[in-house]
Formats: sequence, structure tokens, C-alpha cells
Amino acid sequence: MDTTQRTDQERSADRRRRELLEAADRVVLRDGPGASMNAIAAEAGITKPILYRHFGDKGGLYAALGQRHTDALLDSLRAALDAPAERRERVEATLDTYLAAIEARPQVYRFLMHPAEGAHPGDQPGEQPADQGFDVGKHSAPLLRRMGEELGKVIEERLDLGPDSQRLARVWGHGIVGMMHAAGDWWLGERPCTRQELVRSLADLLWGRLAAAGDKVGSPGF
Amino acid sequence: MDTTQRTDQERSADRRRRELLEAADRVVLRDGPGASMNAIAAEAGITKPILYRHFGDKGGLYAALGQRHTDALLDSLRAALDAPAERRERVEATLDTYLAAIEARPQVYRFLMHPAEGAHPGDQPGEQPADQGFDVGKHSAPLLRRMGEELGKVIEERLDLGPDSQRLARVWGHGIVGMMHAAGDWWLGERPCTRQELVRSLADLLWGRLAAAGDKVGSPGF
DNA sequence: CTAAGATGTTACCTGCGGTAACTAGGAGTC
DNA sequence: GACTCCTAGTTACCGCAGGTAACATCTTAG
Repeated sequence: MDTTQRTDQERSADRRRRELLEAADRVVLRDGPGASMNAIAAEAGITKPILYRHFGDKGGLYAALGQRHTDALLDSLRAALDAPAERRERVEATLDTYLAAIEARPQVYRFLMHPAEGAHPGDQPGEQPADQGFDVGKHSAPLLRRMGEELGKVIEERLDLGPDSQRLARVWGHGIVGMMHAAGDWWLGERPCTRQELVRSLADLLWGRLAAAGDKVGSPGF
Repeated sequence: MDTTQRTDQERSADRRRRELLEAADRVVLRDGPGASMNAIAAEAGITKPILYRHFGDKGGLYAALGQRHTDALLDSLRAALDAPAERRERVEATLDTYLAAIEARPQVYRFLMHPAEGAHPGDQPGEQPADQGFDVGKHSAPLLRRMGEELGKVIEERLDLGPDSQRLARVWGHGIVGMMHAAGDWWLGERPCTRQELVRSLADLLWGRLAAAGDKVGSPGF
């Protein structure tokens, strides 16, 4: 049967692919993002062209690598978001899960947050410089986008937001993820407080303490 | 007097520097981030080594270039934040100012948000692979950091947040900036609604509507 | 007139992403 | 067994980027 054959070959290819991904993982963990294809190939004990045969180009490898971690992180987040508890507790648990993840493996986290780098793959020197302004967008890392989308869906599923609920939920999804990301990034760099404190502060922000706070006594400008 | 001399030279150097920066600006506006040093030099009518004499390396040029725009944007934001109006109005005005800016010049915005790229400038092949885990942090764009810090200061100056006010203010500063950035980036890519709608949705989020919303009828999981 | 010092050049090095062309080693068919 | 095909693997190269060394030139001070 050639099904057996093909299955064997497929399995072999998949195994190689996974081995290569694990090697790449090790290199990224060691060298951070920007790890070179040469380095990855060397770590895997082979040479560059094989990587290119398996993943097309660097973007392909990085996408495959990123998806593994992204999937794993998203699973953790979903678990925290689905825990049977009060909303505030779930929010705090989710924030804490994310922060614990980036704290545990900062290199991986840095790697995931990197955009795709070069944006002119098929850039031919045509004489028309007309592309000035569009073609932008989606500069952010895919992880952020995916987290934002997923959170938006969860919010829309579970909360009653009246009319415009869909728009509101999506905006909030991306907004909250961005808040979490930026605060986490800053926190990771400066370590100004404990994780617990950071989580509570962010949850307080989401809980409307900004709106509820009173003006300071000598507050300028009205 | 050699003061006059030096002043003349300094002025000349500064003028060149500004000219070069403006040329670089044009190139970045046209080619987006990742504009090459060759391209910038060509646009300025000179060759690479001059750029390197003026700015040291690519990071230096990009830093100088970034600071101009960052300063300009921060000025606009401060103005919106200082307007004589209710807090909610000021918050909305600030969000709108930021979004209008990134909407008006997406290429510049993309450029500003890019980190410093390469992280191994003086990488010597020492046999000690011991740097596994630290040295991370500050992966984010300087613009985000600066905005976060500034907003944190403003919040701490003006709001009465009880004890922990300093930590709370800084966390919120970075968190709100991140929210604004992520939502703006997503919005710029997909244009799912008007700017007004986005601004109101984000302000609603900051105003605690997330906490105030009721559960949906068939809400799963408790 | 000469010497210094900035301004600018050409020509080069390194390292990266990416590819073309070639070489084993099995499986399948006659 | 010889012939082919396919896959994993190699070496050697291209183009382009960032970055630098060494040389040329103009201006200005002494």
C-alpha cells in the first residue's frame, strides 16, 4: 500500500519538522529574537537550505515557532478566564497568568512580540512612488492580535453590553490586552513592584477607580 | 575669538544634522521603517559615512529621528490633557489626539513603535553562554515608555488615589497607554468603526463599564 | 605658505536571508 | 541487478544590509 508509505514519509517529515522547531526554540531561548537561520541550522545539526525547504522562509519558521507558544499561552489564559469564580477574580487570575508566563520566559515573550520585521519582500524598483500611506496596519505581533480577538469574543459571549455590544467587546478585548501587554513589558523591565501588586492595580483600573477617584487638593487647571 | 568660530562650526553642524534628519524623515515617510542608510544618504544627496559620522550608527539616527516625532506627539497629548474641561472630556480628547495622529501619518507611527532591532552589538564569541534570562526588558518602543511615564506623572499629580498612589499612577499610566496603542493599532488595520466610536468605547472601558455590566442571560460557567 | 580639521568620497569587510546546483541513499519497477 | 524517482543533505554562491578604513578636498588659522 502506498498509504502506509506516504504515512511513513509524512510522519518522518513531521518528526523532522518538530525536531527543527525544538532546535529553533532552544536557539531563540538562548539568543533572543533575531536568532539567525545559520545559528538555528547549526543547533539542529544541519544546514540552512533544509530549514528553507521545511518552512519556506524565515517568516515561516518564526510563524510556526510563534504559533506553538501562542497556542500554549492562549490555552492557559482561557483556563484562567473560564475558572468558576467571580468576575473580578477571573480577571485577576487571567492577568496573573499572563504576567507569570512572560516572567518565566522573557526571551520567548520578546520573540513573540516582535512583528514580522521586513515588509517589502517583493519590492521591485518600479518608478511609481505612489504607495504613500496605505498598506500599513497589522504592525503588531500576531500574539497580541489573537489575544485581543479571543478576549473580545469572550467578553461578547458573557457580558450584556446593550446595543453596540459587538463593537464594544472587540474594542475592549484589544484594549485590555494592550493594557496588560504594555504594563507587563514595563514591569518586566523595571520591576517596580510585585506581580500581585501589579495585578491588583490593573484590575482596579479596569474596575473604574480612575473615574471614581477624587481630584487632588491643589489640582491645577479647573 | 574662537568662541565665534566654534559657534559657527556648531551651527553649521547643527544645520547639517537637521537637514539630514529631514531627509531621513522623508525616506521613512516613503519607505516605512526599515529604510536603509543608503537610501537616506541618497535622499540627502550624500553618502553613508557622513551619516555615521553624525549619528554614530543606525540606532543613533533612528533615536534622533524618533525623538523629534515623539516630542511633537507628546506636546499635543499634553495640550489635550491640560485642557480646561471635565475629566472624561479630557480623557476623550487625549485619546482622540493620539488616534488622529497615528491616523494622519501611519508610516511615522509604525516607525516610532519599532524597537531597536538588533540586540547584540558587541557580541564577542566568548565561551560563556551564561546569559540566559536576564538582560531582557525594555523591548517596547521608547515612545510607549515615555508616554506611559508622562501619563503616570500627570495622574499622580492630579488624582487623589490614597496610599500607593505612586505605584498605582505609574501602572495606570503604562496600562492606559498600552490600551490606547493596541486598540489604535488594531483599529488602524481593520477600521471597524469611526474614531469617535473607538474613543467613546475606550473611555467607557476606563470608566468602569466592564465592572458594571451584567452577566448575559445564558452565561456559561457560573 | 603651510598645517589642521571638518566634509566628502570610493572601496571594502562582515554577516544575513535566500537560492541554485550538485551528491548520497533508499524504494519501486522492469 | 540496472534504471529511475524522490527525499534529505551538501557546498558554493548572490544581493543587500550595516559599518569602516583610507584617501581626497575645501576652508580657515597661524
